[in-house]
Amino acid sequence: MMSKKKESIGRQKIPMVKIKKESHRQVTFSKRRAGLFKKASELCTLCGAEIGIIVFSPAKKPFSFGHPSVESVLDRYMSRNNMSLAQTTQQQPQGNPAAGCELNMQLTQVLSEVEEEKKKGQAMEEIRKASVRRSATNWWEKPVEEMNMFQLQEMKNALEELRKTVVANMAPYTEVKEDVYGFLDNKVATAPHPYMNMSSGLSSIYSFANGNNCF
Amino acid sequence: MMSKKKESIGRQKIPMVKIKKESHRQVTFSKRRAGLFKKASELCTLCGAEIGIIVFSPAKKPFSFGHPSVESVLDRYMSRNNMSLAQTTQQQPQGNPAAGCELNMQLTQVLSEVEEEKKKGQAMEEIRKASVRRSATNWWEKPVEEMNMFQLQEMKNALEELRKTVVANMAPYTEVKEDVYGFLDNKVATAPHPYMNMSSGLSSIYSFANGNNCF
DNA sequence: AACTATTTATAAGA
DNA sequence: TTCTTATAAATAGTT
Repeated sequence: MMSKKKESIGRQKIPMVKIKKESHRQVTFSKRRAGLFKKASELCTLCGAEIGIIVFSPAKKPFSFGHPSVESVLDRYMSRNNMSLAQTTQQQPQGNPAAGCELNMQLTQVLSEVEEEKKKGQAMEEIRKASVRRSATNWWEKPVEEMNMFQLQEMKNALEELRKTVVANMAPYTEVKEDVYGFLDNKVATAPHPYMNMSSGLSSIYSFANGNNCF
Repeated sequence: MMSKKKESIGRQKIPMVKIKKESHRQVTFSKRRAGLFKKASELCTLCGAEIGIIVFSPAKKPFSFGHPSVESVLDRYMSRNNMSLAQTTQQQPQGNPAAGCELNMQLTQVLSEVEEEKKKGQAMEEIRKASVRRSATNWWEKPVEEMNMFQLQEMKNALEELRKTVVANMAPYTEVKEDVYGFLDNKVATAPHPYMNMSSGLSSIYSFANGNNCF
């Protein structure tokens, strides 16, 4: 009879959280890093893009991909952003040293808080999943959830406003135009100062930046 | 008889060469760039990796991804390689123009996170709705909820303060001007020094570097 | 921006 | 680590 039994269960969906098992994580890291670099090379080839990627493994080992080279890409990037490492990570030269530092500290704190919030959210989700199969629909919790959402919305609004304030204050420095979504369709590369820009949607603590505009 | 006609020929294999049609190339660039960043974020999440990616579109527009931030990754990378920005780029004038950019980047991140949280909240809402006919007293969930609220409130307060600080601190920089961002624009990087080495197995022009031999 | 049909990436298992 | 296999995910071509 049939002896051709299933030889593999095949790829399984995995939750998007840090893989706990060390060995497993290592394997996944290797595979996915290779996949990432391959995707990058394809993007370079297909579209003529220039890409630089730096990856630090959980063990802090560096890996990189670059076309034409990591250096050329980083160099161009930093030139355009008028950045210097000393500025972003060390102390700033002069002017208003305390200001940036203070802002950073506060932002850092807020970020960590949000981070915590996120973890809680995940925890809740786990709990919920676990409870789904044994009981209830906590209808009475709904209001709580909604308030949660409401708070989040408020927080977002507050941030949006804060952002505008920053934009307004920085405006004098630049003639940047907002082009959040249509980056490729209209204006072009001559953008004097390509700074950061909004990009919601993806994972939290990851910073995304696209085309022109910092503000 | 069903007249279920084929609505799509589906994905087709494409030759790995530069796409000629401009519009087509732009679309592909957008899609694949998004895919690349997503893959990167997943690698960060699953394996706890730190990644920095810089992409220049065919139109030379810069896009970036970073976790925890592009700067931190670049900084670490360059430190390891005995590189300094001063070496590859000019130094910045003075004042702290980048502070605003940095700030904005972080705000962007926070905004993304809030967005993310909202989605999660909505997702949980869906789950709850889906399991309507049960009932239970997850008293143990409540504390979580409450802590959530507390955290959120605190966060909001922190944001309020942050806003004030931002407004107050940004003002002094009002005198910084465009050239701060603009003058370096055209001095693009024809890689002065060939740093890269190692290029394992893959395509020629792409430079890869892995752990041990990245200097 | 959405929608499928396919190709590609990859989680498990060997 | 590398190979295999089945399934998840990305995406080319269309609307």
